[in-house]
Amino acid sequence: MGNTAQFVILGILSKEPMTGYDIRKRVKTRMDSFWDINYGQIYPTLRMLEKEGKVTKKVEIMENRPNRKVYSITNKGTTKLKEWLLQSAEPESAKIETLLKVAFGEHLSKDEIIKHINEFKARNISRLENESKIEKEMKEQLKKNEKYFFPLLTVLLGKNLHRASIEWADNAIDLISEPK
Amino acid sequence: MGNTAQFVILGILSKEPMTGYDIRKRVKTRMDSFWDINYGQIYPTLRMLEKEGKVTKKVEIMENRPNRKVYSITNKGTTKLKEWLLQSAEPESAKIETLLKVAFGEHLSKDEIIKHINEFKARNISRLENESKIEKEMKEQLKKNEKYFFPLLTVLLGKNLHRASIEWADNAIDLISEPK
DNA sequence: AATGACATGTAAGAGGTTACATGATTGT
DNA sequence: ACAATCATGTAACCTCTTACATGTCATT
Repeated sequence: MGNTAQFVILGILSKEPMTGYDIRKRVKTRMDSFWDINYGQIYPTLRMLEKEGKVTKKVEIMENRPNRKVYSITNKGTTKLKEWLLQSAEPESAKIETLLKVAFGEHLSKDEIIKHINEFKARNISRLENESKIEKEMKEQLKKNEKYFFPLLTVLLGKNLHRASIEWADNAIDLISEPK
Repeated sequence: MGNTAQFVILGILSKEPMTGYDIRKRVKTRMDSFWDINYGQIYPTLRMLEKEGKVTKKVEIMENRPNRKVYSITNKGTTKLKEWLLQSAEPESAKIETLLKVAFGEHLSKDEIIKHINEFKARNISRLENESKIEKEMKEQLKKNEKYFFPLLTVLLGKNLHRASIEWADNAIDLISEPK
């Protein structure tokens, strides 16, 4: 089933009403390691969802900037969201360009390959640090409010994956550097 | 820089001449955990690469089935491939629908969430098994031929990632099952 | 008798990215 | 003084997937 973007939006709105701008931020801070969505998808999808009666909007008049449009999920939207949540998930997919460059590494020097792997490692370290920060915040809030339980679970997989990537990077650099 | 598909194809052809059908198989068996490409991209891209002089084709006449078109990389193609290999890789991206469903887990029962996680785990186990098999084969061949070194490295990251996912799944199921 | 491997390809559509346009307010 | 944040949106483009079309041969 296609058009997953709409369900991401409905899922986020099911927690609290938000603007398109806020939805993007929420995905970036909480789902960065397993999903992406950008304004070019968000704004048209919100309009579509409104037309279909799955969300409603309230306009807050702003001066000197675009009016805020705060979207809320409707009962119909919640029903559709639940239907989707019950279906089996699509298999995971990833794009790791670094591995393409490593796979064709015979055309590069050792140093060039190691440079790619180090850049890969740096991205993973920065994502891991970020998620550790978010994990801490969520654990703090979890004491007061149960609703952080599931988002916290997803952060844990992100951390696992980034840790595994960093370990691989160190290992790979060792193997490449080894005199043979 | 877009159109990565062309560089995947050039990279694969830089090892040995192949048909479009073979290229797809090669990606599926060796790059499944970090890249995907399908016929709808492969055949048109091969034609484009030929027009641009980056690959050449030899037609083997077949009876009762489509002629085999075996593509080889040219010097120009190799030059373009190397140019691309020297550029920094794009950041990694992933789509993990299971985590979306977990993130919105408050709309599901414990059992429904655990079902999603178990399906996720099963996929990861099957991929891990597959990669372990390929790893063994490659290690065997590596004794005779160095060219397996880089492909082997990429399989190792795949294994790390799948192992990390399986560990997360077990852990997550424990956390969800826990009486609280 | 049915499935899977071999082998090509196209057309339509869905999904996703990028660049552009606008511009005040807040923080460093 | 500069960058980031807030806040919307569109149009063009590129990428990618899916369904269709064709048919043999080998294996189970």
